[in-house]
Amino acid sequence: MARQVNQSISKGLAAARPLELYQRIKRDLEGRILSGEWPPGYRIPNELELMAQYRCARMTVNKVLSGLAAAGLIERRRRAGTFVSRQHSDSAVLRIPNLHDEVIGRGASYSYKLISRAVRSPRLDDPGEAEFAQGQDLLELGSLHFAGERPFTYERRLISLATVPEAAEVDFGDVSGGTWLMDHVPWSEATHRIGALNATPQIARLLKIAVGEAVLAVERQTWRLREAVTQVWQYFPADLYHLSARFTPSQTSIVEEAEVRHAAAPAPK
Amino acid sequence: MARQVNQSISKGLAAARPLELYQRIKRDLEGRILSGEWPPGYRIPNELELMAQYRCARMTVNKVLSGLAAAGLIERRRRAGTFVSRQHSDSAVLRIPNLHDEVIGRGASYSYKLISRAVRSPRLDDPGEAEFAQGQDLLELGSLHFAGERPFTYERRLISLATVPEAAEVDFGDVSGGTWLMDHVPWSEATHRIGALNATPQIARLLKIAVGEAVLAVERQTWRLREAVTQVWQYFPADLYHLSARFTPSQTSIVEEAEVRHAAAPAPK
DNA sequence: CACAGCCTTATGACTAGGCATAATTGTCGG
DNA sequence: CCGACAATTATGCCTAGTCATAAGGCTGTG
Repeated sequence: MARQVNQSISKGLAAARPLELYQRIKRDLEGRILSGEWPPGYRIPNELELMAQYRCARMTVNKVLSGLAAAGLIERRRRAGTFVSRQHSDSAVLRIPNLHDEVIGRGASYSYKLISRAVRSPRLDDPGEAEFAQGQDLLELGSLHFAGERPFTYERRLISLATVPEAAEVDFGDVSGGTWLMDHVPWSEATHRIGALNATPQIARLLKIAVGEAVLAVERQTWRLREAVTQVWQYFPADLYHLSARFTPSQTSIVEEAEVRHAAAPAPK
Repeated sequence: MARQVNQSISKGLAAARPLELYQRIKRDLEGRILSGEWPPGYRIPNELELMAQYRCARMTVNKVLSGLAAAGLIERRRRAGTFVSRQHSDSAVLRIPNLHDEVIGRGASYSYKLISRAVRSPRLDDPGEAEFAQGQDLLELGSLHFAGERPFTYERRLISLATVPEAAEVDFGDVSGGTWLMDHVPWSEATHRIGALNATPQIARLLKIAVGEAVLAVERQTWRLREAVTQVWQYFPADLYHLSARFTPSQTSIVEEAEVRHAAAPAPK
């Protein structure tokens, strides 16, 4: 029966780090998933292989994997194996609404129209944009999303070609930036800013509403590890859209969903 | 890259699996913490005691506790024991913005004014309200929150006296409903709905803005375990307020914060 | 009496191995 | 030839028990 060799090893190597073994393993696996090395749907090594790889006991690996599964990053099925979740970009952390699915789910027909597409250098007068671009070029997209005949989102998006150079090869005429990114780039962090504004003439024209109508504005930025991936501004007519979010402490069911309203905006009571 | 793809994952969230043992234990412990049975700072039974209580192995308990510690609900210290975290009501789960702190944090002076306070029975013509009240009376509050001289929120709130009967004794002239509830009722679940609307005459008058100005509307409902606690509608002038949220998969830093804007609303670029 | 350092021991982290489960494969009957 | 059912076995889940760690007490010295 082998003695516990590993503890003394880890102590010698990582004396400065009080991090527990299973936390280091967890970090490592998270990194592989979020970096894209293990893409969504990938079957990760089983407990026995990981055990050998990290020179630890099976139960330690199991603890890590159970934790990641509870977090929604992976899914485990007996006999089948452990797979990187496809939805870790939505269910695990925050469900970034996929406009296509939202509209279809409400029974309306969805269509998408690309308005503009340009590769350009970041504006020097915009420090936020400069930091986002990291000295590389940006891809800027403007698009409209329709539910039935009505436009329900105008979207302006920046994609960092420093982080996602392959986006430069995509034409985005048929697939929206959000959909393409969700399928190709796992993200690890996101910030949202949600506000309201009165429709400017430009927005009113694009959304086919009156100037001054209330518009819900969502600004979102996502990162993969520490690299900025995309930044997007979305504008919704107030009577067509609202965001909803549900939070529970188990942290497994944090979900944000977007709904397309069919009735008029509910008046305050 | 030779990627092994699993097809059945994309079918959506797991459909009510039989729930493993350690997940049941985890739920149970969460319940005790969130219900207030184990208040913040409480030292929970050690692994040996829990092992006996749940008739399982030590490692199973350890897995649960490690998970809860990673989620931030508890804190573990060798030799000292395991304690319920003091901050689980804000940082661990979701920080429900406390308007008072938000305003003060921005350097503006905060004031609060109660407009109306009434105990009443639920409206029979509102099924949502009936379900919320559970046959008991409701406490309805209307209030304004000011940043400096300007009103920046009009808030209408319902409190379920079935769940929080002691709220009937509070007069809410000095302390807002949200503040009082945060200090007295731990919550375990919350839903948000966020939208935009043009100011109605009533809202415009209260917020001292023009009729038709864009307003950010937040509807929030919270539960303690399965019992509804409160339901609130908040209306913010669009130029004064937006919500922001930051998400990461490590699950430790899920935070939502509200900011008071000082500049005008950023125009779309 | 106060403080520092050693010692005890409660406590959490880990190892080792067996059990239960369900996806796959094989087999039989229509 | 195809579908339903059973056997197989890879895989995740759980139990049992050992080891390292650090909080708090104890002892000895200034």
